[in-house]
Amino acid sequence: MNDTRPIRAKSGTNHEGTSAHNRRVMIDALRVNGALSRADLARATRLTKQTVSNIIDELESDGLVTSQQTVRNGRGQPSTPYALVPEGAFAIGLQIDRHMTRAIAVDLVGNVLVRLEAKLPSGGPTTGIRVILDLIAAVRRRLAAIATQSEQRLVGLGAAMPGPFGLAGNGDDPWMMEAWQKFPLLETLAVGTGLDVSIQNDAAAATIAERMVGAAHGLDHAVCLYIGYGIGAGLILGGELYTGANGNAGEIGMALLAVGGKSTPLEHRASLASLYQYLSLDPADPILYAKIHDLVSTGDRRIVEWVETAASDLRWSVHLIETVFDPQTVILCGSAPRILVDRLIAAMGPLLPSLAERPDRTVPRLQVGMADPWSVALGAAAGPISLEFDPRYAAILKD
Amino acid sequence: MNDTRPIRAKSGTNHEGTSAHNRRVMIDALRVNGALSRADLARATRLTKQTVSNIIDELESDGLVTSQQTVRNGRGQPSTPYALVPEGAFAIGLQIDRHMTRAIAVDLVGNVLVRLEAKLPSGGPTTGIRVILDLIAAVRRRLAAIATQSEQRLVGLGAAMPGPFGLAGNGDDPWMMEAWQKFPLLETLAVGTGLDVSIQNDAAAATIAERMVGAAHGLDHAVCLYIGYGIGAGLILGGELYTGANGNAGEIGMALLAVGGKSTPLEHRASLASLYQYLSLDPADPILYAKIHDLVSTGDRRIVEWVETAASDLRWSVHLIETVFDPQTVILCGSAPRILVDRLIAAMGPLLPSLAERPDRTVPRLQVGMADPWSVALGAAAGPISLEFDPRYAAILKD
DNA sequence: GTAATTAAGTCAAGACAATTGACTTAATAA
DNA sequence: TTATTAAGTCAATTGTCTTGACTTAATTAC
Repeated sequence: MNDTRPIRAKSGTNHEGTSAHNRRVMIDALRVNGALSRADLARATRLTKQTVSNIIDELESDGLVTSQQTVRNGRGQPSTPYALVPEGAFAIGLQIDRHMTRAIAVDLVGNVLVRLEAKLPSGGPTTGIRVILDLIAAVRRRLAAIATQSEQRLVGLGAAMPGPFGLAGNGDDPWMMEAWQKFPLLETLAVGTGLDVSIQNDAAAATIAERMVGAAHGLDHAVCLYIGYGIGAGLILGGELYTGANGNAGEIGMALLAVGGKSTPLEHRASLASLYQYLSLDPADPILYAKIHDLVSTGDRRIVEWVETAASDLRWSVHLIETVFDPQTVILCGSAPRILVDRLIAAMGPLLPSLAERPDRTVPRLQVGMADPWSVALGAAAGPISLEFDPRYAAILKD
Repeated sequence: MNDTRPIRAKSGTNHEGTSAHNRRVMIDALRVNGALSRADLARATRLTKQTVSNIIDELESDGLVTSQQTVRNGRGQPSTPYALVPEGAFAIGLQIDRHMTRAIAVDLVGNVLVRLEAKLPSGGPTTGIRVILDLIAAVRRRLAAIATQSEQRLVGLGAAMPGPFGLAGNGDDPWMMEAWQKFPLLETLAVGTGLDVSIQNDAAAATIAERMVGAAHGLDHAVCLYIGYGIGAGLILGGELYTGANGNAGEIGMALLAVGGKSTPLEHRASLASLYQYLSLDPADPILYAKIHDLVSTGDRRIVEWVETAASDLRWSVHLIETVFDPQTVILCGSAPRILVDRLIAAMGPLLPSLAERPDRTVPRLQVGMADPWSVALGAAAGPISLEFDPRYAAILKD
């Protein structure tokens, strides 16, 4: 009788959902196309001129868009283009890495306004969280000095750290990432900063960055292959970041390179971790990237060898991604030194034949994305901006 | 000046989008949970009782739902559950296979009402299309004999055929699937039947079937591994079928089993085509499935060998799918004889360790789905029903 | 047995956001 | 100079969900 199985249903929607969506669509259109007139927006979004006018008025008075100089387009009244106001919103991004933490402040269009980093003390979250909260506070102070309204217009804090989440650890983890993954980071950061907090893995964060200001800008189907300490893929599927049932979609580091007995995870051959091991480098070395840069540019034999195997594995990965996701493009990015990523890309050509070789292709199959130690922190910061302003299915629904 | 680059923007929405979405949400809730009262629906969808009442009244007068016997739930007025009316809508499904074509009629809840098949003559689309149109007409006549309102309530025709689409052929194709893939099937069927037509690959169709009436019912993140003449995956991501930028997402038959020189596509080892080749069977043999059934049940040595290698490759595939998509579950289905799928499943255990091994898991990592020569046709028919009635982002947007 | 409580469901008015169609403004083309 | 075209606004309308009070019908408590 009193059978209390939960009822599963999608959420309904109402006027507010409609309105919220249309606002987001306007902002997205301005982000992707640059400045547009009200009439352009009406045509592009299929809303009426009047509706667009009302929404733009509202966005303007909210300080999110401004009008630019009118332009004459031939016959008819000149149009007034509107563009996003960079200072319309800000977000903080936080990267927690094995021995470092980085924090960044960005504005609505993805300009980086502040960047600070700190060493993470050994000992994991219990001691590290203090360093992180201090770092965030410092970024906020510097941001406030640059942009007066920053605190009122701060939409959130995005954190990024290596995944996968929710997995029992294997113990071989000198930097206690496992401890970090178990730590109630979201709650602690929310309480410690008073901001809305979201967490993602580093590949997903890098992907969000590529979509906001990088090679995936304006694309609805793109996969970023992110090479960091590990390797992961960030998935833009149908215009939204896809994170899977448990937030671990795209964690291809564990993908096995061969069927059968002695198969190796991709991560063991194509990741910075594998490079460090191959070269016997200390990952905590503060001038590690400079060293790698030198080794690459002097044509060090071991680097060349590593690039060869890694490129072969990456070629396979790109083929797999194309086969499985059918994206518009694959973007290779990473926190690796730029020169290394460039070498990898060069060594990866020619790509394996795949069904991505289409006659109607407009974007290259493989593109270089950001290769910068700050790209994950940037993507982490872009997360809250995207959550707040990008059109998404979930944003239309109630609650 | 007259710089006519197209403006890219997402579509806006309005009241009708809201209303359409809420209708779909109701239908979905009834499909997933069975009968629900107006009050239940209001709680589950987060809409008000009044809104739900209005929508249910409308759905009832449209003949899509009916009230059932009132039930006493303890204190308070007894509730009146509503359920979907099977005869509320119908759809036709068409499978075009290498040497066969099958057509099916289903109702709103996925009951199969009519099924007919025909041999496809050699000669490809030019001669085959006549057979297909006749088959569809025959299915419609039989359906009309069973269900008076069927023609008025026919929401569309879903077609399924082997992918991938938009690829240059390789010539080794005795059944002219390549010719079929180039043929303007959608337009021809639309003109020939007067129905709304949609086309999908067979794995996607099988997946839609699993979601409507099979193992993926009510799941929002599931991947179906479909073993037919080839092998493919159908992707339910975030509650919707994901088809990629060009409709080829999930075509994992081309995935390479090993990195480096002599790598084999998955399709060459785990597909019925590979089985036929291994056993020197004729794929066009009309009693092929019976033969396979006998061979399996008598424990034929070559079948056992094939199952062993295929299971090993499928074990790898499941691991890959779990790694890449992070789904709630993986479903093994196919047009292969049931007994063979069961043997494969048995031989696949134990699965490789992966991040799908979670303590909070409620569904098995791997499940058996439909294994039936009709599952693709069923899924093809379920396609139009899903397009018309399932909640989707695109259904909210204008145009 | 009566009254209180709880829950389902309806009624009618209200609120919100997009739409409609006529109008104004300001440019180019004839 | 006039006609045409296009951007953008004004005011009224429409469609859909929400609100709050009300009705109905069951169980529980006294």
